Amino acid sequence: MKPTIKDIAAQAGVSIATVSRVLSNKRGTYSEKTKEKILKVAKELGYHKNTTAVDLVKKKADEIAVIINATPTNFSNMILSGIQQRATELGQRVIILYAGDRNTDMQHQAITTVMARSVSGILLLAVEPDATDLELLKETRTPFCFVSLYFGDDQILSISSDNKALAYQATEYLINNGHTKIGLAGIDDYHTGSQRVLGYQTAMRDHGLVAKNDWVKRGDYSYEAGRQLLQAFLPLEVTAIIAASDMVAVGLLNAAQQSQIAVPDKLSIIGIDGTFICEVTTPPITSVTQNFYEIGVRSVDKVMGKATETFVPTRIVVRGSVKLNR
Amino acid sequence: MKPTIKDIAAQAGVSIATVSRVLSNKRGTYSEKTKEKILKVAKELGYHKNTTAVDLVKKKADEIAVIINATPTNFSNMILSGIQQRATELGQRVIILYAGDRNTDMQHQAITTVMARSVSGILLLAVEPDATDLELLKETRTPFCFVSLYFGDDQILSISSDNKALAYQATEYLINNGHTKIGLAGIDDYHTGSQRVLGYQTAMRDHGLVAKNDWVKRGDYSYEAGRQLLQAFLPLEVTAIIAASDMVAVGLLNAAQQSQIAVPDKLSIIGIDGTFICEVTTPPITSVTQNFYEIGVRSVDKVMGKATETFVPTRIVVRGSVKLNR
DNA sequence: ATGAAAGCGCTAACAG
DNA sequence: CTGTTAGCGCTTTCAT
Repeated sequence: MKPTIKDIAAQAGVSIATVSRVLSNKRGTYSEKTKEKILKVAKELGYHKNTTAVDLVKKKADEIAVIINATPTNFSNMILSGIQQRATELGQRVIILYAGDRNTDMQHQAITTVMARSVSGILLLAVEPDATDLELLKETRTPFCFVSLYFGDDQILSISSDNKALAYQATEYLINNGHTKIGLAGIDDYHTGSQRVLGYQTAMRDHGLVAKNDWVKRGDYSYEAGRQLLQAFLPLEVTAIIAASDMVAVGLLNAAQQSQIAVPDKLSIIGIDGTFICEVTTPPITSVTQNFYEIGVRSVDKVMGKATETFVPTRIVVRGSVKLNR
Repeated sequence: MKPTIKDIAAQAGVSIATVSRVLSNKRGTYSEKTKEKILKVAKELGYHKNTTAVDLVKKKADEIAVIINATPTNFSNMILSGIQQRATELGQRVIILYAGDRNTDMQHQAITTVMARSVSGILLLAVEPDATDLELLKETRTPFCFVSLYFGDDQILSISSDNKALAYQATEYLINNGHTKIGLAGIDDYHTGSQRVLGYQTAMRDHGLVAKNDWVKRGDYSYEAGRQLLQAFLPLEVTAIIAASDMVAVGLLNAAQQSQIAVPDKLSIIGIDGTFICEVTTPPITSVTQNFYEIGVRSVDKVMGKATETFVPTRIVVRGSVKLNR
């Protein structure tokens, strides 16, 4: 049997109330002497506070729940580091629930699980919620915040890069380097994808270029998607492609090399994300790099009710996969 | 205020006990009619069971806690999938606690947090515990199991690949392909590392070869380690290197290519892990592939008290980074 | 500075 | 089949 405050109280010859006060650090409500005694007994007994009981009586857990979607891209670690860091600073524990790979059932289940626990906030990492999920989430009084996903709905908390701006930035970078026929590969049909298409199209228009419809190809952000899409781009004769993720970029790169298309001489590729994988390919991949750590930090602020910008700036990191114009 | 069973009871004109019975599916203890009514009211009120309260009264949470270490290598997703899958089958929820990157404090904190909750099992993923951690863990009555780490202590539950056998397998594969001067790069000084050294040395000896001491180089399983270690191997004139992880393998590969050393013609490299990264390099990396999903599945079995083999078999996946002997 | 007692939301005997 | 009651381990008034 695990020891409880009752055991400590008995051992120390005080009431459970006193034990509770000492263990919860309610300073000024107990004498130094009883404190010493209680702490000593607690250690002897190998006591650990039962969080479940505390949470029940306090009707709130100092805990942030992160529901995470295992997408093919893997920037999650960086976001998690940021979350963990900031949460600890704010005295919150962090628990992570894994929602599989875009698996609706598991997503549901994760949300339900979290709602049944009185967490102080819910962070949804790369989760595209369906109508039911959103319903559930709203129904709860717990604040929730989408991370790395922007709804375009200011009623719903979220933190992410500005996908429109990001795509604009990538497109403009390519245009500035002399490209006019630019593809966009591997984006999805949801919020993130459409925002990026918009940014891409706007940049093209702003520079007096036309973005052909079939220059935009859907995919699932994966390496395989990248590989396959290269073939689709071949007859289109674009000179540069914006990849929806680093993984897509690597897929394009490898497929290109296999087809004897020199990167960046014949084809330029720019990735989106800027994870380590950009650095280990040959040539290394130029990317629009997202500040994932900061996204994590701010998501905690946001869900804890602190004011923060919704968008975290991105930047171009020049490596070797885009042909430079000089 | 969130609705409770009390609210439902009031609304439905029954006692809270009946509500509890229906909501906990204690079949045969209630009539179909009251069930309908209660379920209806519950839905209307937007009721969700309070797990905290349930866990408290049951003195156990149907929940497995995974403490995960963010190592540079990233096979964790696959292990997590396996864990999630099996846990769900066994009616257990899964929560994940992130322990940072070999960060002692966070590791401690994670373990303490978990102990304060009455989880049914603790899984430690790629966590090298220090003495204090182990002390804490043992003190609790909760079963715990190390995943992807073998202690060589049969008192302590663990699931992993057999690191000795794995290294033996890699070494033998290289020997069978004509190599006699073989390096081992990037292993750590803990359990995993020393087991691999042992397997490597044994294989060499079994084939009548001597393994020179400086053919074994320590590292931290990272890409950077791989890059740096290649330089150290250059004067040693080994013809093949076993990399402690896929990331180390990529580091070696890139550094070699930069130094104009053809892989696999001048230098063969074999990786350990077999994650996706092996498939995206040029040449793709031959690896000893671990069955991470299965490791995840079995770790749940183990921690839930089911009998399972401690070691999960590995296999060689031939790609393009080892020169074949024919 | 400390104790007694109520109660967080739920389950599980025990009666009926 | 259903209601009553006693807790689970802890915090928090309210007294003293």
